[in-house]
Amino acid sequence: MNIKTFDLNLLRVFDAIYAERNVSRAASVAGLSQPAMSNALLRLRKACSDALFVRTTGGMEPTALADELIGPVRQALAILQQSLERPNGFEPKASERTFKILLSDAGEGIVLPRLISAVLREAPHVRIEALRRPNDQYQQLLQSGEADLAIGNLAFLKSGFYQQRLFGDPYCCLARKRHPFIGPGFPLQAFLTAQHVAVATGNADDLVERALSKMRAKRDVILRVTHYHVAADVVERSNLVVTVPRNAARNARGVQILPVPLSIPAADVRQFWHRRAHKDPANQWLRGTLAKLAFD
DNA sequence: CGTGAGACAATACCAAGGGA
DNA sequence: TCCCTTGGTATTGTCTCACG
Repeated sequence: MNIKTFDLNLLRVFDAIYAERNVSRAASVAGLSQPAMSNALLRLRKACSDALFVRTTGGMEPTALADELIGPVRQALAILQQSLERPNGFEPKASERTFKILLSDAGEGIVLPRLISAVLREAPHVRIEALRRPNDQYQQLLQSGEADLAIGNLAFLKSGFYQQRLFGDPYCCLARKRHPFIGPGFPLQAFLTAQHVAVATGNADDLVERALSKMRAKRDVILRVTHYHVAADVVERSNLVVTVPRNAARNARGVQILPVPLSIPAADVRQFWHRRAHKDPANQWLRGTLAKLAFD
């Protein structure tokens, strides 16, 4: 038998005849005329190279091959039926789904603690997996369904994506507590004199560079790292300065949290999802749960 | 035991729909 | 437009069973 050319409707025909032991009744069950059913049986017989059912005084009795096939056929039909009749709703209490969320390290720190406590309350069997990937992979991961959501200040996600603002996150500067020339005032001159750490995955440094170029000013970046918490550690042990979202500095110890002496807008932290997930009830539930969280 | 009626599967033929 | 597939109606073939 060639599965590529096999008419899967014939599985329903097979199941109906097996159950009814009668072609006419099977036809009525399957919503066909008796001759159409008989013709379908003929095609099944050709496909299987077996009579499948033989006429006896007790009705159409299955052959050994038919007895062998009925189990797998019914299993396959049941799986199909279950899949097609999948309820439209998402049941948080019963779901064992794993949600994959793209987050920055700053995002993990602020979002995950709040999200997981809400999830544990409403959906005790749901799992959350935080994914850390380069920005240029976000689009593909959301598109393919490998990630359910992305959270952050992700202006590069545009066509094909929906978004919803979760909270605003103003930027701040970090410098170590016993810094030789940086204290509570932190004027622009001190910012320009200091040596800086830049964080590749965030937007803070782009905004800083743009603000500086408008003023025709420059700063000295001597280190580039990939994560905010690494930058905070570096700052604590050196005289370097870093610009980070306020929430990324929440757990920083041994550093001064200073206002940025430049005019840069606060980070707009949003959740992004691909249009393929827009109507997925599970994804809708997750988005709704995130939207209800208080981030202030 | 032969015969006719009824039930049921199979076949003949036609129409509709979809793909090349 | 043609060809193929599928399902419809009409019909035939086969089997069983009751009855004389």
